[in-house]
Amino acid sequence: MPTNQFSEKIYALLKKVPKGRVTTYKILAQSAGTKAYRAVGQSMRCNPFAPNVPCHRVVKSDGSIGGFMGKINPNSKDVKKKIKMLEKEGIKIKNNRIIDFDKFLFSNF
DNA sequence: TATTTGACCAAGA
DNA sequence: ATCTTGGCCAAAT
Repeated sequence: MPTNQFSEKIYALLKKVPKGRVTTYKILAQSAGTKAYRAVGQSMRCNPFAPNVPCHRVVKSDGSIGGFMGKINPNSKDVKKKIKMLEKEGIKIKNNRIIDFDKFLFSNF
């Protein structure tokens, strides 16, 4: 488990993201007052998983999906699962990219 | 204590 | 559009 202060902050913010919206590692870090985008991912890796923190709503800044459960390539079963979860919330994904990314992006922290 | 790594990012080529 | 490069900061080694 990563350091608590940092992770807890990230988790707290992430919990505010409504269903059907997504946010990015960058935004989470900035909202937490740091630039440690990468460290955000590390906190997710050790993830307290569902229902507490919806990690599947965290994607990369360019609208691509990113990783899930330590996997990075889109063909991984885990990442596909992440995609499916997002689609279930109403977000459309094509070729590992979110359609209308800016439309679904949640950044009002 | 020092280096390396990573669910990242932005800018270049 | 894809690939490389340098940078970022916390955690792991």
